[in-house]
Amino acid sequence: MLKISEIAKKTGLSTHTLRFYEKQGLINASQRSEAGYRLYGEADVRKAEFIRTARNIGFSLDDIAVLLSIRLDKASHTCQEVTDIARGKLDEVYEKITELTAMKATLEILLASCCGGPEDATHCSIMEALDASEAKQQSSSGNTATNEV
Amino acid sequence: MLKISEIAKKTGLSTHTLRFYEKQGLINASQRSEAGYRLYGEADVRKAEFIRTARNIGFSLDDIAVLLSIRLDKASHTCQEVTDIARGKLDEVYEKITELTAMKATLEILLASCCGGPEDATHCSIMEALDASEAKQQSSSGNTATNEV
DNA sequence: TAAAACATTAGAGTTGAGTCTAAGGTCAAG
DNA sequence: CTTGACCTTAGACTCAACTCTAATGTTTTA
Repeated sequence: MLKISEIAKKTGLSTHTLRFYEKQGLINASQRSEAGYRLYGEADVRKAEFIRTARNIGFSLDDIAVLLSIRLDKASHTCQEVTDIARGKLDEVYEKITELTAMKATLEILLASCCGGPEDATHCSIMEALDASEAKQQSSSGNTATNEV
Repeated sequence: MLKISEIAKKTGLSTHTLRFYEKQGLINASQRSEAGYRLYGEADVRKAEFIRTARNIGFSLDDIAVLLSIRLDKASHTCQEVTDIARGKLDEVYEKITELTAMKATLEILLASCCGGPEDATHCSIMEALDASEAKQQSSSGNTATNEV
């Protein structure tokens, strides 16, 4: 059985994070020592690694909680439940990429329009663009990021 | 002179947000009524619109504070100061897009590998991939998002 | 046996950008 | 002269995922 710092080293999750995940109901030490120390077995290590893998892919802790409950009893869950989670995440990712791509385009246009030199900013085209009002919708959740300059 | 709800309507910023921006030192009403009501003039409106435009592009409030200080006295600031801010933001955006693109690729591979049907998840290839450990680095700040499945 | 290195807990703090609340003051309309 | 729509403030709350602290107990090592 591993102590918390041992499983931490093995899985790359910090001891803080492991205790935090326990509070969130994701993972428990399967035993405690007489003194109350958490003791983790092989199955716990695999579970922690599952969590880390899912987290690294980008799943939220809420998603991971659902994935773990499926993992616990695969026979009574379907592939569709699993793909629903993945597809939900993928949709989020698409949306964020769209937003960021709009920001990127805007910033590149702004940067291309300005000399960027030691000249004073009196006629800086970036400042002018920002002052031109006409601010397009963007950021704050789920709109088609159409932001021109 | 406009009351706060009037400039709010005009600029698309909420009254809460305007007061919050005031606390952050971004914008002040240029006058107060006898009763202490904020009163905004034309210059305030233009400043609020500048802020909204910059925010919509994706600049942080800290960036905006700097941009506003440049705007206040363009003659004693350079184009380079302005492009430094834009380039900094653009770098952030690039980094986030890279991360998200890695997530996207991983999720697409996972989704392609799984039937997604009503079959039970006993042999679900997504669950298998998550259980395969081998978790690649990703997310948490600034690493080359190489995440395979 | 004493110090260093671990472990425990509850709970507070961090980040960024708001969002909301409570408790009150002001103003225009009917 | 009251109702409702506005305005004020300080300060708490939200989200996500940690991260850290303090105060204390345990184990290991020199």
